[in-house]
Amino acid sequence: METYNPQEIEPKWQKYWEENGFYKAEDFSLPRRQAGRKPKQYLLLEFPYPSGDGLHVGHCRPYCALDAIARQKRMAGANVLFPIGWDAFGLPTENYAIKHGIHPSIATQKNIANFKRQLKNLGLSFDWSREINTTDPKYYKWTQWIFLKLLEKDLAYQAEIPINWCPACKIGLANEEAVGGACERCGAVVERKVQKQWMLKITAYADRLIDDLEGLDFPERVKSQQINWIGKSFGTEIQFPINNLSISVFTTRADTLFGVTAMVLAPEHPLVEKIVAPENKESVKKYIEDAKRKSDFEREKLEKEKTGVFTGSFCRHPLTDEKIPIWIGDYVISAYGGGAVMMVPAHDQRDFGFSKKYNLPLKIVICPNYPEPVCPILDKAYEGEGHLVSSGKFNGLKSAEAIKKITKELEKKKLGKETIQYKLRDWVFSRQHYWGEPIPVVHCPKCGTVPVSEKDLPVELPYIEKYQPSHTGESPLSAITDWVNVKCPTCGGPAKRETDTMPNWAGSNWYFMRYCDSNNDKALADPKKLKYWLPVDWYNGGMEHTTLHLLYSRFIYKFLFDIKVAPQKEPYQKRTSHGVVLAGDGRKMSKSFGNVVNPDDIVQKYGADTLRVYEMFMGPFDQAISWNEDGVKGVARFLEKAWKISLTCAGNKQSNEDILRAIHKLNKKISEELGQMKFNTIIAGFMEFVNLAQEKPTEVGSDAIERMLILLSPFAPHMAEDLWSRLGHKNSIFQEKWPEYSEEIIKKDTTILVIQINGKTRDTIEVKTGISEKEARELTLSQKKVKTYILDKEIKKVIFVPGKLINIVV
RNA sequence: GCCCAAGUGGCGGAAUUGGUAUACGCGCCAGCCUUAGGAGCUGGUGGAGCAAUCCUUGAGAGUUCGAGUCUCUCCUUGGGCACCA
Repeated sequence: METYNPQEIEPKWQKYWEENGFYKAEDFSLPRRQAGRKPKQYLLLEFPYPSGDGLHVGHCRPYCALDAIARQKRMAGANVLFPIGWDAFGLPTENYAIKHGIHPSIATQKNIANFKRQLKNLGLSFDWSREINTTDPKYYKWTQWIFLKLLEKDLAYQAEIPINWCPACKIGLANEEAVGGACERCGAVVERKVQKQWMLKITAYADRLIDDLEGLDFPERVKSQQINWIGKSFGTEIQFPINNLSISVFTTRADTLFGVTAMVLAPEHPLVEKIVAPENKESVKKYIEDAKRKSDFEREKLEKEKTGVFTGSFCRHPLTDEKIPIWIGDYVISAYGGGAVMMVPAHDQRDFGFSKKYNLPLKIVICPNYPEPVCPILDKAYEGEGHLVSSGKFNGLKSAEAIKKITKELEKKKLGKETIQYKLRDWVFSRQHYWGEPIPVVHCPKCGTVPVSEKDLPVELPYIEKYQPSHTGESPLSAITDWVNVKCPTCGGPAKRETDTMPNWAGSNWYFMRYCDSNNDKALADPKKLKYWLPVDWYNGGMEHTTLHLLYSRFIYKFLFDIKVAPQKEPYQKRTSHGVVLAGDGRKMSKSFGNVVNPDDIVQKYGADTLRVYEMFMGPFDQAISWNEDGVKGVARFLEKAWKISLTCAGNKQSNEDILRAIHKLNKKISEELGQMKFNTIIAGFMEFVNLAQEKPTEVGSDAIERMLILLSPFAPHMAEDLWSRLGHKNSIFQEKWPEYSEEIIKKDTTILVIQINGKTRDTIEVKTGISEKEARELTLSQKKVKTYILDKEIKKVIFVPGKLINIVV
């Protein structure tokens, strides 16, 4: 018997599949209503970032999983689109290029070639004819086009906002490069530097991004994380007058309005300058300067100790006209709720701490045990709801009702209104780096900011030698004068190009649309093709993208829907998430820990099929799990056994009843569980079948073996294909139809009946399937073992679950 | 603090959704084979006990004829958000 030699058979079949174009998705399948038209199925995985490190076995898990699903769906008759491409702009490549002295464009090519080789070694069934690359000008032309459309609809704008600035390296850092408030390169403390940035108005879509989640097949945790991130809260906006001005605050607890003892403004609040009393100017100035110097990190660290400074000024309570002191505190976020807070120390823990520190008064207005007039002595704020006290004509009302009535009263006085606040911020969409899509805009001294005209797209990223970040905070592109200096598209006068580039999320916003028509040079994609393929039926990706890429691309898709480019309002019908593969030591796989497992090594040692099956078997797909090479060996043993048993039994005629039943049960299991991504139990099912077949090989016929191979082919495609041909088949196993199972065969004419006494299992008996309760009862009571348990006790009740168990209560 | 998951053998994990807890794999033990094995094969393997039997799904209560699964309280771990007013 030929031994199982994956190193020999795998390249052979990979070549065969590719040459025969088995994975090509057909646009439109057949015309509508024509017989044989296949249903479309768009399966998508997050396209990889081709880093210099190459793929590790963690990347492979979702690839193997979706590949198995793609293969199965094709066999079940679907027209499957399973594409792949490269998300190649961005910092990691830029840093890699700087470190190794290789131009980013060269590094990208090199890395892509390496990734491609690695992926092809796994025998994944991607449609390579649709491959895309976000750094290809033919691709990013349309990324820039989308930007122009956003600009046209006022959803892109410029604003002065703080960025992370490393004073030592003199460069702006992305948030992920400044984790913990320290520069990733040199460790210096990161400062905030205000700079003009391009922003996208994602907040305009906040409600739709929440509401349209309904009806999508996303995991609950994904939905709730997005909803949380958007952070919608209903409340009241209240004006506190000060002379002819007013301070606007947002609160969700208007019922505590009579408990306000102070007003606290964020240090950046625009009114600060106007209202500080002369005698407090010095102390306020010092406080604000200190606050500015504090990094976000320090601000977080000081979470417990809130600080502030009195401005010396007072505003008026909107309903009582009382004088209310105005403070400044850096715990107030300037970007949320108007950058001002009404302080209610009795009913908010933060305010409680603040007023205790500065000896401010405290006024109880919510009583949890009304009508008991006595409220407990406070050692902390009471944040719950209750009945109002000391609140004038609102006394005795419950919180919820009081919020309504107080808001109404404020509305009457034009000092407040119902409002909604979001935590979601607009999206900072520019980077001062080289390796990204140029923002297609020109700055003209006469005409202002002018968009590049569509016919001049793409604005190509110039090939430059010095792509290191500049020390001025500007993009390195700003030094390329012959690229920067252009004629204004409007007036023809001298103007300058925008030198900022887009973040690496830009290309991934819409890449799944490009797969529908990846070579189109007239449009982002042919609308008919978009309509045929979209939405994506199934999108698998990492949880870490839930509030980034997944949210961003939903926003962009909705925008494209609004301008009639995208055919629906949501891009992804179903979302699943894979768990991370950790290294054997339980830590994240990382070059710096030296614990990365390279799939090349596993493929070389055990074969791609072993790697694929192990990836599926190692544990529940959506959970994090550690790599364990002993487990890989176990899978290798299993495939070896499956190989042997297939060749041993291939010449046998018909399987006996037990074997036939077992293979149909396995067939059923896979058909049911594949869609639920229960890969680990599916592989366990194969192992059980092979173990059973090994016990009685003479009873296993070629019918069962062939069925097993077809079932196995999505998971171990090379081995299944090879054995299929060894069994004498001239066609590819992937041209076979996905087999139907028969409930008739699965059903047995006897079943095991569990006997319980008082709910405890005491015995099992084999009985005819469909036995009546009366028969079962008689049979049970005649069992010797049962008799010893019952003895002379009285039988109170008998519970009979047909086909399962009988329970005798004594 | 808030939100979301999850706690089952020595380990990764199964359990048809309320019906034989520990499938499958790893590891371990014994035996066989081998010059040898970090190879292969066979058998065993939750705990206690000589045994019959008893105990066992983070802890405790509850519902039920019957609970890993449902309800409540608590504990622990992981993930996300976090001074969001």
